[in-house]
Amino acid sequence: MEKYVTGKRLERRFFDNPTTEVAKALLGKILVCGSYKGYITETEAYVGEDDPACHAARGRTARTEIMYGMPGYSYIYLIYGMYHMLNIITEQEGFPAAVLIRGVKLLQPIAKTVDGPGKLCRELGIGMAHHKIDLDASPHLYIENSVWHPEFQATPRIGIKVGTDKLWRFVAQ
DNA sequence: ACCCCGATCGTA
DNA sequence: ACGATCGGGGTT
Repeated sequence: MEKYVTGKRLERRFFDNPTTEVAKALLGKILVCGSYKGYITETEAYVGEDDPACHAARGRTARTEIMYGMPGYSYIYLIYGMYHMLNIITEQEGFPAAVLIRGVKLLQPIAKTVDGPGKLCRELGIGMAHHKIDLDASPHLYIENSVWHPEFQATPRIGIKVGTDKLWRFVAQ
């Protein structure tokens, strides 16, 4: 992947890459949401219609349409009736894929570790109002580059019943 | 209009 | 290990 200037917003081209590569590259980058800032420490990749765990595994529907759209957009959905999940669309338009942000090391406004995609959204106040936001343009929600390139380990994805053979969860060490 | 289940979390 | 919890996606 290309080199990017530290502290600068990651542009659309960053997300227009193979999803597992984007998921790995997002580790150590800074998630900015309003006044909240934190290093991304855990991600998962959901890759195309052939990935049984991907929401697009059963093709285009009203819900999955966003996954077929332009990379760099947020994809928020509600799960278990109470938790929101923050995803970022990846790869070229027409190919449904996204990265789930599962953990951050919060820097502002307070320093604390936030593990778990549901807790992350709760902590940062992320809800459906944050759905379909262009991270390449929004002043409220975007990713910033950083100099931290953490080592990471790859594991199966959490909380799914299919596609557990893929090591598509990435955790910064 | 209805049914079913989930990319979780907290407690045990 | 397991139950809470419930909105909404997918189908009828």
